[in-house]
Order: sequence, then C-alpha cells, then structure tokens
Amino acid sequence: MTIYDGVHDKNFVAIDSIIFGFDQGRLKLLLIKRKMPPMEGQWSLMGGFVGSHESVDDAAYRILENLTGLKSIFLEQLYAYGDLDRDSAGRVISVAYYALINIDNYDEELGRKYGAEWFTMDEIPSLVFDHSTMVQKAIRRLKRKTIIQPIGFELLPPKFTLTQLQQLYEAIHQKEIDKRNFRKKILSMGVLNKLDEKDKESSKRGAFLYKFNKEKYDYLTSKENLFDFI
Amino acid sequence: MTIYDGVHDKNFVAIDSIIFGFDQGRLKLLLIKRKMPPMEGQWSLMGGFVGSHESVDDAAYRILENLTGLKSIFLEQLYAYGDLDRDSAGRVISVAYYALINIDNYDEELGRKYGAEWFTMDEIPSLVFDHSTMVQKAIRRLKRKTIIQPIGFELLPPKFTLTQLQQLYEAIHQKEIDKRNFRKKILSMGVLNKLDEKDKESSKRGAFLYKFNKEKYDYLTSKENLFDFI
DNA sequence: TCAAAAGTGTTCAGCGTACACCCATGT
DNA sequence: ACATGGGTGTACGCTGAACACTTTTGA
Repeated sequence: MTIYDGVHDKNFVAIDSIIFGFDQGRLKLLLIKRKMPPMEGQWSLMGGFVGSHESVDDAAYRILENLTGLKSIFLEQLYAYGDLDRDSAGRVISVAYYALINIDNYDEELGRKYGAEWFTMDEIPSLVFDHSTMVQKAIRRLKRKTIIQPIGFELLPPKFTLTQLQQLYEAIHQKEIDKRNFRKKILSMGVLNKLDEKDKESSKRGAFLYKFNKEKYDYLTSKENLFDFI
Repeated sequence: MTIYDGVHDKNFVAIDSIIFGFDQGRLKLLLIKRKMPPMEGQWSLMGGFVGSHESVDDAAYRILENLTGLKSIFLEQLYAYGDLDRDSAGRVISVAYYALINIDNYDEELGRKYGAEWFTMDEIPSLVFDHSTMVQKAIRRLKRKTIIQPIGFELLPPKFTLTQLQQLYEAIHQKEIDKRNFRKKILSMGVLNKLDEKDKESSKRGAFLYKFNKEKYDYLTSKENLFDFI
C-alpha cells in the first residue's frame, strides 16, 4: 500500500539479461529456448519479472543466478525498453542488463534445466520481441567500454596469457589487433601482474601467465567511471 | 488483461526529467517545488507516472511537454532507478530522461503553474529522493557526449556566435577552453554554416552568426551513435 | 583614444598504428 | 630440423594543448 495507490497505473516490469561468455577464443552469448507462450520454442534472452519487494538490481542478480549459478559477477544496466507492444502477450516494461561471466564457472546443470545454449556472435538466431535490439546495444556498449577501460577480465580465467586476453579483445571488436601494439598498451596500463608460471597448453615454448592487479583495476574502473559509462 | 495477470507483481513506473537549458553563458537546470506529499515544498525534478497505455518514451515526452510546452526536443533516456526505498511514499521504479532545451522557447506560464525555477549548476539545492544522483549522472553523460559529438545545439538559439557556442561548452565542462583550439576543432567538424549576419549585441565589432548544418549534424550524430552513446 | 570582444597560426608532445624478425621447445 | 606460437622495438602521422597579438568599432 502506498499513497499512490488508485491514482496511477501499475505496470509489469521485467528484466532481460544479455549474458556474455568467452570460450576458445570466441565471444559467446547465452540464450534460452522459451518454454512458455508467447513465442514458445523461440530463442530468447533470460528474463523474469521484478517483484514488489526487491530492487531492480536485485531482481537482475536473482535472475542471473537462477540461470548461471553465479552470484557476484559483472552486471550492469543497459537500457529500459518501454514500447507498448514490445511483448506480444501484454504490456511489460523491461530493464535490460548485461553480464560478463567466466564460462568455466557457469553451471551447466542449471543451463540444461532452462534449455540454455551458448551461441557465438555470428550464429545468433533471431530472438523474440525486441531482444535482438538489446543484444546489439549490449555489444556496442561492450566495445565502447573496452576502448578506455580494461574491462573484460570477468570473461577470463583468473590466470591467463596475453594471447588469450588479446583474443578476447579481438572477439569483442571483431577485428585483428597487432600483437606488439596490444601488449604495449595493455602492459602500460599497469593492471597486469606477470606470474612466474607458464601455460604450456597452447604452445611448446609456453606463455607466461598473468593475473590482474585488482587494486589498480578497481581504481581505474572507478576513476574512469567519473568519465561516466552508463 | 494480459496472460501475465495474477502471476507476477505490478509496479508503479515513473519518469523523472533532467531538463537542461542555457542562458547568459550559464548551464541551467529546471526544478520544481513539490506541491504534494511526500516531501512537499522540497525541490525536485519534474516527473510523472507511466500509464498502462503509453510507451515509456511517450510518457517522457508528455511530461516534458506539460512543464515546458515543448514538443520535439532532444530527450534521451538516462537510467532506470529501481531501489526499493528510493521514493519514501512507496515502491516506484523511475526511468530518468534528460532533455536539452532552448531556454527562449520555454513556456514561463506553465513553469509558474508548477512552481518551476531555473538553477545554475553551482546553485542546485538538495533534491528529494535520488534526484541528485540522477542529475549527477546526467551531467556526466552530457560531458561525455560533447567530447565526440557536436551535441548541445539544442541549447542555443538557431543563430549563434562562436563565442556563445564556446561558452556552452565551457559551461558543460566547467572549465575554460582555448578560443583558437575550440574554433579550429568545431569548424573542422563541418557542421557549422557561417552566415553573412553579425551579432552586435555583445561587442562593438560584432561577431559573425552561425547556424548548424542539419544534414551534416544528423549524419554525424547518427554515425557516431554506431559508436553507441547510451 | 581606448576599452572590449573578435579573430587568427604555429609549435610540441603524446598516442595510436604500421610493420618483421628472432626465440624456445616439443615432436 | 622444423613447425608452432611467444615475445620484442622503431618510425611516422595525427590530434590535443599551449601560447599572443592584431582588428574593429562604439562610446
């Protein structure tokens, strides 16, 4: 009960989550096959409704955890979609969020339960409602953020090689990057700590592993946020 | 009636508008004094509720027109605020929009009706709820946009001098800009058309008036939007 | 004649970009 | 020995930033 009751309309408010993962050098998107009408059997973003007793952010975290089993991950509001007929089953305002997750930590069990599958960017099927629009916007946002922020570590395992990191950037921007320039720039940011270990998986010589310096990373991201990135 | 009825919660969804104007070399913000509880008598952004039969964008335009009398102006979604207790009178999710208006076209009659007043940026009083947060975010967004886009023409009269335009940029960024560098850069963008007229108001010598080239301006803003700016 | 704003070019540093070769090692 | 990915340095052009003087004209 609020003092607004009876005076104004209420609306359904939903969350839709654009969930990015990175695996085998490819940027991927987690989609689910709808199990209920409308649009049953069509591919869709993971979503859910915002309850009356939870914040919108909490609802976004709750819904993401339901699908992925992940609790504290990168999750950021993208945009609120409010066209009258965007959901063919009725008036629903949707707040889209995008998440970056390390695909290794993803709970496949949960995924199966929801009929979820990972798609590479060039294989994304057409999606229900305005979900394709949301995905396009999320990709643009992700590209833009990486230009001036060392974002995207969330998509990698804790220890990674510079080549893996470069592949991530190449996957996000969908173009090749010069190895020397990339290393020069990323190392000059000072957010990487070189480890003594090498990864021997992908080459005979082995590549040094890095982890990122959380303090400097947090400092940079918060400082750059003064520049605003929502 | 939708197929979601009864299954999920509905919520009040509101709009809050951050309305920027530019006058006498100063960037200004339009605020209203609340005439109803809660927080009666406190300064607030202009707002209103989203109805069940209008899109969120339409609601934002409607609310802005109510206060300013202006119909087709620059209006862009900023962010959706969804904390549980953000409105002390009950659970309201608010989608904030920011608008840029030419202060000359503003309908003062309407403003008086709502108890609206213009405040310069350094005089903004403390605002109800999370409205101060919204304003801060809008200012950051405005700064960022002007860095790579020739935004802000909406805030000026149709014909303006380069000095006026520079003052607008200085007001937005709150720092002085070198005259030569500013002119060089803005003219190189090719969005300005120099007129034969001079404005003699502000100097004896007179300053050439410019208007902006709408085609090039629209092209640039849409092209740059590929770079994404929401 | 003088005050007040308009108008105008050059220099420098830093950054992004292009570009090619040697190294280490497992097979 | 060779194939495979790892690792490194230099040169150039562009852009942003700093910087000072002349012009016009109404009062």
